[in-house]
Amino acid sequence: MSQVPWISVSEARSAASTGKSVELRGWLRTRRDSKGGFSFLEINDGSCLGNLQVVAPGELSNYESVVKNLSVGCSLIVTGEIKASEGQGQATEMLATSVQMIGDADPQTYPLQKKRHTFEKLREWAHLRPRTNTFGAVTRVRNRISFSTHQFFQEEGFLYIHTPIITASDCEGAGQMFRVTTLPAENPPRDPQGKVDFSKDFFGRSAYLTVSGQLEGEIFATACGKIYTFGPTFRAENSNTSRHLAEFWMIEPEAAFFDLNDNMALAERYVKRILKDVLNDCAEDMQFFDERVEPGLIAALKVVLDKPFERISYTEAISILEKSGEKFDYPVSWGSDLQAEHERYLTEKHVQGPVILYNYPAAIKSFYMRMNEDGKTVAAMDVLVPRVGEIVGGSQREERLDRLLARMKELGLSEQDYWWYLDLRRFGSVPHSGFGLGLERIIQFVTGMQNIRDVIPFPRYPGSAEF
RNA sequence: UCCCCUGUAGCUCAGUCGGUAGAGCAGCGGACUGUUAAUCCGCUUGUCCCAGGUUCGAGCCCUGGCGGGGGAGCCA
Repeated sequence: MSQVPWISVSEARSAASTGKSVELRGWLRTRRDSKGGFSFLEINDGSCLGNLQVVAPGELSNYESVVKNLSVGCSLIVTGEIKASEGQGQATEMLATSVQMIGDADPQTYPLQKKRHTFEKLREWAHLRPRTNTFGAVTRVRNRISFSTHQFFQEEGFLYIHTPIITASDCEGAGQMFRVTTLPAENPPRDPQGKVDFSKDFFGRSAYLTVSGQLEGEIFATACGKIYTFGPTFRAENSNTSRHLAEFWMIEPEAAFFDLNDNMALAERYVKRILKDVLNDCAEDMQFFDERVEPGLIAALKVVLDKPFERISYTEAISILEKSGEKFDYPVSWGSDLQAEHERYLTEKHVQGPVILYNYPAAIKSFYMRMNEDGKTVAAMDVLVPRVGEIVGGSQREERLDRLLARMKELGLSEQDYWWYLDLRRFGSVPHSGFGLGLERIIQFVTGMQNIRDVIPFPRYPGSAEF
């Protein structure tokens, strides 16, 4: 059909495209009619934040019939020559020789207007919000972080492992789980006690959506050395906050022969790699977030990039909080978990940047974390960042069979349920460590977006699974 | 799940002491020799979240429900 190459808006905006005759395909963001009898059309195709300004001359055969009626949101194919722009604000523009409307968008009923919408309203239009500047930018940053994740771990020699989404283990201990069943909700089979008989279910037992790939990750780490997972994770908690989702994406590296220090260093390198790549490769999007979403964002991220992450043991953190002179709503005491206000003090006031807290009291952490020599704390670590809080949670795992069994007994966990997990300690056990990083949380941190529901394409949370 | 706030035009909101609703933006029409949140003039737009109740009369007061936001807990 067309004689000229189809290029992206991103490419067309580069000065290197000047003089080329090309075709662009995208959506109209705004139309301005000039006094001179021609129109400016701004086209976006998702390839970048900015639009390309297309000058549609009045001489076009369909100028009066089509061009003058183009409205926000319609799809277009335009051809013409890329020229240096006569106006301010853009390097290049297209002088169109043809403007073809592909699909219209009735301005009377198209929800998106040429004005700012609140994120709350946009959430109701999740099928249209990728067409806005903010969500386009979030989408590109999310993509860049995903790509960096694979690049980083691959370059570090980690194998990408696909751990199961459906798990039969009901005791992963990381929160409420969604049950997976094919039993009829009305009148399911029941055992003699009248309870639902899940032995008749699809898998012959209860099954759930995964809350973590860690335990399966350990299986591969104790065979292949260094592995990572990157997939969806599900929590059926009734949590309603700006940093929780029922379905989210998590990256979980697990490495044999890594101790807690290796683990903390890995987390720091990984987070910094993400920041570096996003700042370098999503500069225009990041500029947008810096101007419109979180002033000072870029400068703050650059500081994070340049400074080593502060490492503070739980015990030190308690003493810092006690000496802070701050008035906290919740008391600070050794042995109890840190409250959000405590974490906020540490990241936002005390170090003004990321903090790695480590060696937590065993009582407030999971059974699989390695007991320290003091017999009171475990080799756990959390990475906390300003604004968002915890983005990484991890630990060195308990590799000593007797210690692990003792701990499980203490917590009333059944050996049988974990037979294969315990086998890893029976046969060729090694010290090993890993962590989970919440993809959406690091996107929040990097973009400055306040609500986690606005950094995932289709958020799932209690009472909400539209789209 | 708990605490606080909130729900009025397509969007953002105002609405006094209880007397049947208004502004900006958007849209539509017009004007204007390159605009870029274009500008200027004119016009249109309502299940006042839902269900009860009080009252001569409810957008406003009361009760219940639903939705949204902020904070807390759970965590990534």
